Amino acid sequence: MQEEMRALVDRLNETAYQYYTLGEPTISDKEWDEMYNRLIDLERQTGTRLPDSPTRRVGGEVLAAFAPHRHLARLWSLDKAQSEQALLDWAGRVEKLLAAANLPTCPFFVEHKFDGLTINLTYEGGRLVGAATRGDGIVGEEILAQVLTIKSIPLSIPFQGRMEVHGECYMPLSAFNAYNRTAKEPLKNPRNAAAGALRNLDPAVTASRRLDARFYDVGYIEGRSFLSQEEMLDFLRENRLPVSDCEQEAASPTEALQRVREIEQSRAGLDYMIDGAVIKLADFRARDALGYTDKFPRWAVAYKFEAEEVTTTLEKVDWQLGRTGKLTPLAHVAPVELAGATVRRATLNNYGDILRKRVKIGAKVWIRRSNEVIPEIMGRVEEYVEGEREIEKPSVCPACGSPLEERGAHLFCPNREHCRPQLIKRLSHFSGREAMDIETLSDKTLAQLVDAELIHGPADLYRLRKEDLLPLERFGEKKAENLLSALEKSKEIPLDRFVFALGIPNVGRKTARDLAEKFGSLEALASAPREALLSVDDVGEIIADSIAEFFRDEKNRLEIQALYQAGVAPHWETEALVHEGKLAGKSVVFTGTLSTLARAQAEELVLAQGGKPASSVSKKTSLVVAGENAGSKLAKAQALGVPILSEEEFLQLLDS
DNA sequence: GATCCTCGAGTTCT
DNA sequence: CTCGAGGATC
Repeated sequence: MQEEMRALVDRLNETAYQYYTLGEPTISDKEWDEMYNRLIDLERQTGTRLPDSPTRRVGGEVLAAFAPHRHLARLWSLDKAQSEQALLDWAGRVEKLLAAANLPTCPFFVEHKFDGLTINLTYEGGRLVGAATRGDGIVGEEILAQVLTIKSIPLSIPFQGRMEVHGECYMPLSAFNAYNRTAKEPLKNPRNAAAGALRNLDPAVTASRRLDARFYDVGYIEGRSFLSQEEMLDFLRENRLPVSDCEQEAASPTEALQRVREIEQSRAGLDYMIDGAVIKLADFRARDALGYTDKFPRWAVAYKFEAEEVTTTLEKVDWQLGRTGKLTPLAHVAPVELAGATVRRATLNNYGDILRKRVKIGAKVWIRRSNEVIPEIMGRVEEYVEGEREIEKPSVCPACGSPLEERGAHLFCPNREHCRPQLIKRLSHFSGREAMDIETLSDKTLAQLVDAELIHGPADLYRLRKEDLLPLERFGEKKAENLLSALEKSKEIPLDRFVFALGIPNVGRKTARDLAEKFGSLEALASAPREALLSVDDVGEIIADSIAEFFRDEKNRLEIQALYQAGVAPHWETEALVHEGKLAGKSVVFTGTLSTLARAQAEELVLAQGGKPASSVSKKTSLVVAGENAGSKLAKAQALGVPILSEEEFLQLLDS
């Protein structure tokens, strides 16, 4: 029985290493469960448990307190460089010190500075026997039970001596987002989430946060030494410890700076938060020569990026209308610098979100720019601020006064016809680039036209005459002519764009295209029987009903009629679908900013080669093309092992 | 019935 | 880009 247990433990640990550290699943979940359950059985029967059994990873009893842990080697903190110049100054000092010690210049190592918590693992006789927080660098707190829940940390390793390794523990952003999607009490940010998880006395709570860790240093080791950072990292890898795969060598200070800039660029595409980069000397003899001040090593420095997350005060909340009549709360905050921009506003999504995050006017709130672009309120700071007040839920439309309707977590203004902001948004959708593509017609101009009572619906646009426009503010001869010719140009319109422009609920670009392909004319679509609608890809009962209802509505029929009378002429030539080509049967996702192609052009190219442009990444995605500043889709592609091409490589592929 | 995939809708700042 | 939700698939 002991033998079987040993074999099961080894097999399970090996599988976990393949999966969590190398990212290569080797067996099915079912097989894993069977082996795991068998192991639990055996442990119960024998009343014993091997020291490296994976069953130890499940948080057992709740602890009463954390025991102090004295580190074998001190955990140093790093000196900071606040600017690029400060970084170069540091490198200059290092080179001088090396020269003074008669040592040659030595390359640097540049790596991510994880925004998490430092942890220290102790191995003895090849077993994980301790794990501790950093504490003051000399004494920390013992958190082995919590650390055991981190699946990428090996319970046993080949090296048999006594050793301590240092690394950073963090909550992956994917885990953070998944947790907050369902949690009653959302976590404010990944760092606090990881800190709270590790310092929770109940390991089951820690387990639920799905933490991960990366290791970068051997603090103490018996009977072994290293000559370089690379050698040490190789040693860590051989011992199955997860190592960040971002370390890069840089031959000179300017090259190191270049690496740092690249890391800052790549920040949005990572599944974890980093707050900077660490630059250290690669050679250990050089490190020894430089030594330590009383606080920091002289041979390493941390370059801090600008904060990605800040707190500010919530000043007031406005409710904004979308084209469907949906009301969304928009928070006005005291202006703060965040990731290179001054943020004054941030979305709060919906009323349910306000309640869930417990934000109030006057309270301090956490803000981040989720994709480096759109500011989002994550949650509030716990401390109560004098004079906080509730955010009121409106009962009537702030623009037109109509009583609001509640559907799920969302509020709607039912006044489709005469609610000003709603009408403007609807017209804006109608004339937008993906729809009728009426050039030069901005939202501002639309607002002017609506306010002058020149238009009450899309068809009115085509009745505009020059003499209507000229009296308007900031409308000259030229501008009026441009608008009228843009309107004229838009009358010849592919059917799919026209269908999209109508704004049928639940019908977007892709569905509009599929509908055009299937029915070929608006008349056919408008009178389509239910079964015909249902036979279209990705159209189920809800969307079919939504389409049927749209065309049943008298107002919509009149509007369409008016558009036809005004000369709008949708047409459709069935595009011969390409079934061959270099991308036949492949789905391709674009992310980030492409430098030579517009997104639409790139998608055309994919279609022309028999491929399918798609919007989100999954296991079924054949190819991801990543441009500048690619974000989470790139990270997801990496996680799923989907092939990734640069724009250049993509073009080469099509060329070949 | 659960899970995965994909689409639609709404989002800020310069 | 993110989120929620509809549709497809097992």
